[in-house]
Amino acid sequence: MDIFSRFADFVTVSVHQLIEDGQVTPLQAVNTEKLVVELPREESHGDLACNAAMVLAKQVSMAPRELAGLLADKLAANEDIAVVDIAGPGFLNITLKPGIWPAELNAILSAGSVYGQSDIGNGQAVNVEFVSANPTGPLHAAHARGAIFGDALANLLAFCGFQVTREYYINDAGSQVDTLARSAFLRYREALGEERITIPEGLYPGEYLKDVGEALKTRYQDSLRNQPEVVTLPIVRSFAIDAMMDGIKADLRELGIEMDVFTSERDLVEQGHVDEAIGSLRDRGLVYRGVLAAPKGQLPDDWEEREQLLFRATEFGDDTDRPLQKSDGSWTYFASDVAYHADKLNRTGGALINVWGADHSGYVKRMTAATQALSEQNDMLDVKLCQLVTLLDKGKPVKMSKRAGTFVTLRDVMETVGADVMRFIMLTRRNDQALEFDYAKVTEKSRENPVFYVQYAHARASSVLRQEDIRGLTEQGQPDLALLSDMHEVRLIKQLASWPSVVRTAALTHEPHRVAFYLIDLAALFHGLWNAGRDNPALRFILESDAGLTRARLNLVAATAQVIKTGLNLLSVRSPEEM
RNA sequence: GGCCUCGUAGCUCAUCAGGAUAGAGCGACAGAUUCCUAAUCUGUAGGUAGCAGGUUCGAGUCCUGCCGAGGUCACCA
Repeated sequence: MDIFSRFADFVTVSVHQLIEDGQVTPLQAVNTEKLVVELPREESHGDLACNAAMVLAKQVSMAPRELAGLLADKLAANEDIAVVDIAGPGFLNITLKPGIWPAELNAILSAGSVYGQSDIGNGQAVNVEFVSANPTGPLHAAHARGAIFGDALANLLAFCGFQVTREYYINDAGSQVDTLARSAFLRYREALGEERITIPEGLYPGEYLKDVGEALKTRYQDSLRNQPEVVTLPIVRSFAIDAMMDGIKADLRELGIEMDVFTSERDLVEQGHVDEAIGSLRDRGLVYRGVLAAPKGQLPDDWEEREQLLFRATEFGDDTDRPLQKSDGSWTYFASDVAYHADKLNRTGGALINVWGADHSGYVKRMTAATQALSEQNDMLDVKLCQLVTLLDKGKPVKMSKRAGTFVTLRDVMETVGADVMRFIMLTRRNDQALEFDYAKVTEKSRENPVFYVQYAHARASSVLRQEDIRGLTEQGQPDLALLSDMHEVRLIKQLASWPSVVRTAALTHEPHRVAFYLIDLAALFHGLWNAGRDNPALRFILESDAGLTRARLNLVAATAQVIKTGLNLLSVRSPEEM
């Protein structure tokens, strides 16, 4: 258990003692859920700060500072605590006895690569659906953010004891894959030697389909050429989708992403799951035929009033009810998505997380509504939206045009900057903030490039540990960690001790960027300590004249390297030992 | 026009699912760098968190309204 949880538990026990002693009388059983022990923002506030008195004051009808006084007396009895101050509105500021922080290094080092792991997930299933790009072309740069976000989040949840499924939904049922098939068919004719093939407006002009055309030729020779479209379309479509998915999977693998499950929309439709899911909503009176009001403001050119099959999304907080069928009677994308979410709920029995691009933000309410209707619970779905990524090179936008089929592919970017840079940089911003990705900046080897900065801290730490091997300065046995009393050293230890709570918060809030920012801060403290050794040689890690202190410091260096490595692993970024 | 997301230092961004005097980097300014672990380092200045209300012991964080930016808006996916 980490130091913060340990003291939080101690405070909780103390609260209950006060109750037993009759010094405090709660109105009902006290709720300590919001009680936290954390590092105070200001170092002058001590080592640990606890909000217990403020959180509980109302529950026991006391003034926060009065309750704080009682608690402070109880806490003072703890053998690790030197002083407890009451500050501000009722904070308990705890100063620990010397040596308590350094002793944490033992716990960190003995936990090794599982330091920070927890069982807060308690084996609960969580399904993380991400990427889910249409199988109509290779992944482009914009897909990278969601892919990396989703994968890092899945790593985090698994690290916290959740049973995680990584899932990709293949939209292989709509008209876009028919367009893909028609485009691929033209490339097939081209491969068969037909000249003057032009790709008409509305079809996909991308060069990448030439390979599919060639492959179709190899597989079918010219046997498809003169068949009617009703015959060729399903064959070419399925062939092209498979080819696209092979490429997408290969790209994901390059990024270090391995999905557990691929679910096909077409399968859901063909196996009748859409009818089933809509039927189950109908049974609950949530489906009806009706006419939607025209949207306010600018009307679409071809708007006409029409009776449709609708889902009562408004009963679950959506702004309007949502259509389930197109005018030709086939299901809308939304309808199959309802079926898909029903399928995920049944299959996994746990919570769902969807990672979407910001252009789908208008879709969140209806999907949340549908999930509520299906699960009869209101917190089964969390949709995480990833904002746009702007690709730049030395500050100038990298041009892309999907129309012309010359968009920047994920593979292009990865070949330019490498998977590590790609993964880390995509997490250096909250998911709901737009991100600028500048080729020049992210490959720079300097303080300003966070990937480099963090990896370099690991490499530096590794090089110190290598020195130790070479020089054999230390002998076996437990070093006296209490020797680590310099301000820089203690700050670094506190940061290391905070790792478990960072992991926990990142997992529970579904915010993997917290790990990246934590690592940047950790690296900064480590580099800071390194630099302090310049001004003051007594602060260097390896001191020829003091084997005892050297051993203690090497423990600190080892713990730092280990936490950086664990953190980078969660982000699937390598931790180089030399750079 | 409706809905969604965002608005924090000159710039780029954090702020641990409400906590104390809102933090970093860049840039600016001032210094250091014969030795040393230098793909540099130390320090200083810089803020009414878009605006106005509300809830709370306490609000950048939650709620309402307005302003601004982006996204999106039946029969695409």
